[in-house]
Amino acid sequence: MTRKEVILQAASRLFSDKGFNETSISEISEITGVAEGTIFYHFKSKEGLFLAILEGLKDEIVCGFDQYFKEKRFDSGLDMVEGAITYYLYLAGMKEDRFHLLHHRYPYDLAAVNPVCRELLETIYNRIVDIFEQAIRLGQKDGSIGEVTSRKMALILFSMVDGLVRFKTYNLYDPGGLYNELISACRKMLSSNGNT
Amino acid sequence: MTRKEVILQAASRLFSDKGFNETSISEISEITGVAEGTIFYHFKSKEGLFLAILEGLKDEIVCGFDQYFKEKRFDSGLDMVEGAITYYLYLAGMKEDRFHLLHHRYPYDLAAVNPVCRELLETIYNRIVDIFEQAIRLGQKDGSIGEVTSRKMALILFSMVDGLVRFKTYNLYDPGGLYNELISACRKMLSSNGNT
DNA sequence: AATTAAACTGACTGAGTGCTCAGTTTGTTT
DNA sequence: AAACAAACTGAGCACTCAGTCAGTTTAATT
Repeated sequence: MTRKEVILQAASRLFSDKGFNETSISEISEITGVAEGTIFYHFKSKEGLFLAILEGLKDEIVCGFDQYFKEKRFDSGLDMVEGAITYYLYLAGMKEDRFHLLHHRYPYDLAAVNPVCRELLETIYNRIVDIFEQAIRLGQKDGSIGEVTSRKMALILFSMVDGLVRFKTYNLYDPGGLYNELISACRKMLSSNGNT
Repeated sequence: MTRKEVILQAASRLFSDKGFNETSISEISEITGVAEGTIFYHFKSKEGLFLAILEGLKDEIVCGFDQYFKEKRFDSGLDMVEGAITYYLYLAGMKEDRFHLLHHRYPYDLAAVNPVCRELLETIYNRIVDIFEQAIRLGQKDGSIGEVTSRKMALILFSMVDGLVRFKTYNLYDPGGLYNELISACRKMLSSNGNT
């Protein structure tokens, strides 16, 4: 691994775990064994380092979703919704270290003043919500999902799933035992009939 | 208003808006016109100031819910769920300045090492989730809500509603237009029959 | 072996931090 | 008016921070 990659990896873990403002360059330097100056040689500023990490995360998430839904086939739109929820939870658990970057305020505050950051966040979230929306639309065609506003319902679904991930991040409640209830609740709220 | 109240109010707004670590004592001093020393005269530390604010917020939220649900009467448990969601959204919009305190990582990170903070957060969240659970239990008695695990479904409901509030906080999507869909989705996922 | 450019270093800077404390002001009691 | 305590002040302290830069090492080319 190159020095640049070492810095990216360590910084990603620290920013995700503690947050941007709570992580110092000197800490990244200590952990990696790379001099502070080297960090600024590879990235023009701490903010630039953050954006490089966010860019990598974006690629991982977008590629991950694209690959998963290119291979997978579902019996119905409703099953695809379940697949999307399950994959999101899997991703959040698998890439916990990098995913939690999105559960701090910093990226959103930065997005308000930095168009590059705004663009990256929008790409990530739109990709996820789009998948939910596609699944709903598909379900409405095959009859597994009833008359709902697909985009709005996709947003509500996403907010539900992300909320549960946040429970774990914030150490408030353990969402592990909520998976089955979550799936059946989503099926009920979308379903065109009594199927669960 | 006493100096102490002025400090609490200004700090609350700044902590909610920018976050704890991103707000300096000198900034609170500047905005209020109160000397920095005065802040430490009234609160033993910056963390102590934060806990005082969180305590006030807890009281507001707990009292708010208690009062609302003491006065209000509902035709069914399902209607009470709708009432709880509506009131939570109302509260989040009304006391935006203070509510957003809970949408930063700091309180949860502090809770991991500070039992007082942990206690305050648990009181707040349990109070809200309890209301949802009560409503579900009531609905199961009167037949408006089907066979679901009341606690788990209460957590899912809360995560949904709070997720939408976060959308607005993070400036990602405007949840304003999602209210009607949210309510009807909740009704569907809880309902024992086809009522919406 | 000599040259050159890219990669890397870490001591340093100046701005900013939470907090302290010796001293001043204010308001109440005697 | 004298005495006292509570409220308040702001300069100063020890410390941390992101970022700089003069200098060194490494690796490839001639």
